[in-house]
Amino acid sequence: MRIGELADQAGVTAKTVRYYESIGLLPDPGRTASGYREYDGESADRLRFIRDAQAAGLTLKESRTILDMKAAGRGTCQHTRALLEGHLADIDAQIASLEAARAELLALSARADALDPADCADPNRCQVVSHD
Amino acid sequence: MRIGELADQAGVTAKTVRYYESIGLLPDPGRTASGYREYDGESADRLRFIRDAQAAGLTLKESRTILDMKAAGRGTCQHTRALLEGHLADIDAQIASLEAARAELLALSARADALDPADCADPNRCQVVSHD
DNA sequence: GCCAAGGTTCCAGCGCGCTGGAAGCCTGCA
DNA sequence: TGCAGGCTTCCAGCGCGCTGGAACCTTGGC
Repeated sequence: MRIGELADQAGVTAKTVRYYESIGLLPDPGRTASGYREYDGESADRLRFIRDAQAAGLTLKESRTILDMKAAGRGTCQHTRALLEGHLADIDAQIASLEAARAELLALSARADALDPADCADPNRCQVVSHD
Repeated sequence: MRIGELADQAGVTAKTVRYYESIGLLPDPGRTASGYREYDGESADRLRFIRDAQAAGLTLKESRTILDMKAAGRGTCQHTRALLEGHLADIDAQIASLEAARAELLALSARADALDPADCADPNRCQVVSHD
């Protein structure tokens, strides 16, 4: 598949794919005779993993480290284990933060519900919000 | 309390606090006669909220919008509600991503466990990882 | 053959969230 | 009184993750 299709599948732009390649996050794909990049399903998997990892708060560099490890097929050594465990801990902490933030937003939302909807009639009320 | 103490409490640097003030995220605090910033508990709460929100993936700008709304004490209007709900949806999506990433990391970790620890003897094995 | 759509390289710039450093003032303690 | 350590302002720069644009080439359908 070509770059656009790959990008669409992963929900990124072709620019982003080229950028990932430029920083070594995606391997050089094969090229067609005319110079177009040619991708396979593995690239798509890799790209998907990167997006997941990114959503989890890992940097691209960290994703790369993990992917390299995965590719090597072995990573029992102390520091690679520590890396994984560190990320797991980070992720757990992040989930906790997210849940705290979620609760705060919910509370805010509940408070909004409790107020008199008639307040909305006054246009000045809304101007407090998001006018930057 | 002075800026350093506030910063310590929230786990940020004094630089960051001044930066937040500079972008309007924290209000101008009072000053001592000599020009030092003087903070109260409310500032600490606000700062804590910002860190939580940030951990939840909100930008500083978004945090500010929410804080402004909170300060106004009312925000029943359509678009402010939508904002909150949008963020809740974002947060839920993020939690889902985090959990997916968590599972991937766990799987990787389990795979590492299953391998022969003797492999660690070979220093070349580890060089695959994190040498950028 | 023509032309839009989509590919190529290269280079610059941007938004976010800080961070560092210079130069100088204030506080508190030995 | 001296001095470390914390405060002040201001300005520049940085790392991350793209993004835009110029200039050009390839593909595929009419």
